[in-house]
Amino acid sequence: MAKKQLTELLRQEGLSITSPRLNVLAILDQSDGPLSVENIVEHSTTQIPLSTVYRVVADLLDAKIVRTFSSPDKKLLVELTRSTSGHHHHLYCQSCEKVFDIDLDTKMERLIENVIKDVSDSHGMRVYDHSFEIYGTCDRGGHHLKSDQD
Amino acid sequence: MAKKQLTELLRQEGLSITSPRLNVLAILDQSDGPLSVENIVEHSTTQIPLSTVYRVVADLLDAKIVRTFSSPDKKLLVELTRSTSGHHHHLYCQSCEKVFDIDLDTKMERLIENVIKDVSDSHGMRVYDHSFEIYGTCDRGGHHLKSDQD
DNA sequence: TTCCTTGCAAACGATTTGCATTGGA
DNA sequence: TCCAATGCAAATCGTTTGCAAGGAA
Repeated sequence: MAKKQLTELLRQEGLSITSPRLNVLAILDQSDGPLSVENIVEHSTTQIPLSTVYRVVADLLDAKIVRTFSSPDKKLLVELTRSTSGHHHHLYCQSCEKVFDIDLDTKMERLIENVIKDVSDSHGMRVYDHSFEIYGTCDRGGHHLKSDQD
Repeated sequence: MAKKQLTELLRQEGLSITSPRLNVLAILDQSDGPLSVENIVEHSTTQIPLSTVYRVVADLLDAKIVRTFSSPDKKLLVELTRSTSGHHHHLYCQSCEKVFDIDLDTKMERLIENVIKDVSDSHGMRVYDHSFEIYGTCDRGGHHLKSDQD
C-alpha cells in the first residue's frame, strides 16, 4: 500500500497523521502476518519507543484499523484489519515464532457457528468472539516481510 | 476425590507428598473449571505464597497431572488433566470471569482434525496442539466451587 | 495557538528466581 | 540425615502511565 493510502486510512478514522503512526502502519502493511510490538520496533528504520508503539496500536485498535490478540507466550500481536478477510484464525510456529493467518472454508465457519450457538445456548451466554488456533513447528526461522526473499 | 487419591496421584508420578501440593490438588479437584493461580490462593484455607503455587503448578504440569493455558487477560489457568476428557476447549465469561470446559462432539473434532491437517500440510508444519475458545458474557458473577451452592 | 501525540522514565502486574530454611523420605 | 520443596524478597518481562516537550491542525 502506498504511503498516501496509509495516510488516508488515518484520516478516514479521524486520527491525526503522525510519523509513528505512519511508520507502524507501513510496517504492518509490509508484513505477511501479525507482528508483536517488539517486531514492529525491530522493523522500524527510525527509532520508536515501545510505549509509543503500544499507544499507536491502541489508537489504531480503537479505530478498528488493526486487530490485536495474544501469542502463546502472551505477547501482544497486531495485524491490519483489512489484510485479513472475515475471520481471523492463526497458526503459530514454535520454532520460528512466526504467526500465519489461516482461513477456514465457509462450510467449516458455519459448523463452528453452530457449535458456538449450541454451547452458548446451553450456558446461557452471549458470545462476542471466538478463536481457533493451531500450534506447530516448521523448519524455517525468523520473521519475514513481503520484501524479504522468502 | 479423597485426599488419599490425591496423594496417590503424586506418588504415581514420583512427586513427594507435601502440604502445598495436596492443597493445590484438592482445590483444583473441588473446582468445576480451570482456576488462575490467584484463584487457587484465594480458595486455600492455609496461607500459600503465589511463588509456591507457581512452582507446584509447574511440577504438576511436568507430571501431566494438570494442564495449563492462558485466559484472555493473559493469566495462567490450571485444571486437573483427569477432569477433562480428551480435548480441552474453553468458554470464557467476560462478566463473571469464569472459564467453562466445553466438549465438542466426535464429528466436530474430526472436522477440526481435517482442517488442521490441511492447514499444516500447506504450511509444512508439524502440529502439536490446537485450541478453540469462545468468549462471551453471562449474568452470573464470581467463581464457583462444586461445594458452593450454584 | 491549542491540543493531541510523543519520549522518557517510573510504575505495574503477572511470573520467575536466588537463597536460606524447612520438612519429606 | 540429606536433598527436594518452601517462604520471602528481589528480579524480570511485557505493558501502562505521568508528565513535560514537541508537532499536527
